[in-house]
Amino acid sequence: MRIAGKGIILVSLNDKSGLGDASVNSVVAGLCASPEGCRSVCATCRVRLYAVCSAMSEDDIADLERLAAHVELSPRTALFQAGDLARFVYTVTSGTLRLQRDLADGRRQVIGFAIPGDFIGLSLDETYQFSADTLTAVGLCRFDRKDFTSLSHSRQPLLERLHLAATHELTIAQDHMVILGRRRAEERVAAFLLRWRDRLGRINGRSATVGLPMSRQDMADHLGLTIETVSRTMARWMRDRIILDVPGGIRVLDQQRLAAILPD
Amino acid sequence: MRIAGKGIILVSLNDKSGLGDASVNSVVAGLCASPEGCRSVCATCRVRLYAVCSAMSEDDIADLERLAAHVELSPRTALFQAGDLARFVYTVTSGTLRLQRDLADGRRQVIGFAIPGDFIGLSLDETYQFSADTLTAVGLCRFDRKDFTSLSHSRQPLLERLHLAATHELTIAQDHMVILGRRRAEERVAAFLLRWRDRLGRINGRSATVGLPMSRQDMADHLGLTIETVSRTMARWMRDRIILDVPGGIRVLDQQRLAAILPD
DNA sequence: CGGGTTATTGATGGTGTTCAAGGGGTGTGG
DNA sequence: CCACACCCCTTGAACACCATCAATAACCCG
Repeated sequence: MRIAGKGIILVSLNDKSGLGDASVNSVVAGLCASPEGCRSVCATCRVRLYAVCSAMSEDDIADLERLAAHVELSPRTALFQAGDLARFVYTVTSGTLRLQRDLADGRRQVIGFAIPGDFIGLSLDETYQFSADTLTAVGLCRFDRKDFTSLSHSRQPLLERLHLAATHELTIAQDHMVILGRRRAEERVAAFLLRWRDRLGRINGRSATVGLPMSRQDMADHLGLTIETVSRTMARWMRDRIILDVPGGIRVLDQQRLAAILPD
Repeated sequence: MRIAGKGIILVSLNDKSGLGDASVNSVVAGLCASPEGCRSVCATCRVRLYAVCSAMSEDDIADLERLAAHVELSPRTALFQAGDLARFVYTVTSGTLRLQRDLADGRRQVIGFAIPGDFIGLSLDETYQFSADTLTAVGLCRFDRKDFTSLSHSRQPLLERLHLAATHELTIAQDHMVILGRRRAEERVAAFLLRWRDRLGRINGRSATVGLPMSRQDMADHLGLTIETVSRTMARWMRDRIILDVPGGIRVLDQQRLAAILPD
């Protein structure tokens, strides 16, 4: 156990595999000790303007807040697994999660990564269609799925915002199909770095330094490659001074040449 | 020009490439000669119960019908291209379309195929994010996008149904990411045949005979393979009596062995 | 430090691509 | 009605990209 800033207690699960032993219960901690999560306060929420919550008026936000519980998770923790009964939906307030599907023989496909402002649980199925695990410490705003659905049916702007989020995700998914289906290894990695950088830039502001909280294996499983190919590709770019290795990520030295790798 | 059943006139565009010269205007024909499309009649619509229109009550359907125009397209016709201003959204009433994205150097990724009951244009962007071309003769119910959006904002069940369609598409897209990212050639083709069969079965009723209106090239571009790999894979299955070649498609002889190719 | 995980780097090999040639169906025009 | 052209599909052979296997290095946290 270690103490992180602001007196928030993070409980390490010691799940180093990141794959295997993720069936343990999610760790819930924070200012409130209760595993139920503590009351959310939308007024001070940093992602409120990016998230689906932005659809709610000042008057209505209280109704949303009443349904919300704030949850803090340690790094390398399972939020839920594919097939679990989908009790909750979430808005990410801080940190990064990995969303993935697994095949029976161990192969896995990382569907995407969720960052602050993202909504998790758009699918209307009774069970989750993918697994979600934290990569870093993560803060989430949690809602009971049925309550949230009911609210979205009585507050149309929220439903519209959810629909916007869903179609946006759909476009991103189709982009990724092109990457997986028709791009070569080098192009895949370049496309990933540039898009990831853009996504982070929309939250933190644009920067040449790109944090990569996911492992090389996660990147490989996202891009349909092996860890060796990802590693070799990035090593080559480092030798060529296109990117620079920095702790916890990379720095883009030559945006031009990186972008030039991508036809179109 | 040739005559198809029920006196509907189909105009052949003679666009044999299926790729190149698709910038011609969409051919609009049918019982009404007007290129504007003729008035739609929901009462006799065969896909009404499957399509997003099913969200409309008997009373409200008239409002939807007022916005709708029915359009008939010849095979191998461009409905719209990626980047075009998204003036319309569509419900497919008959036939099959191919949805695809193209890279600058000619590589393409077939995002999916649209069949009766499918909604085209879920994205809320001002421009289309992919191209849509007919494979067969196609019937569509066409709506002005802005009018349709307005209506969905005043008829909540329609919006809910659209959202349902979007999240369903999203799940399918994620399924396809697994295929493209982590499955071998043989698995990809098997998964495609089995899923395509299921989709058709939901409309026509289950059958061992599976129509394949798309070319081998289309299948390859959907599965991230080459035409040769698709051809060789299916040829092997034909030798092994797993499938049988029938005009315009295949017949599944051994569902067991085909399904066994897929772990999970 | 020291154990274990993750990343890098090299050598080898396989799956699927690329290149090339031939077959089969269909529509067209003589 | 047949010949021809034109796709589309099939099949074969050689190759290339990336995966696999293997060993070492760097890292992280205890």
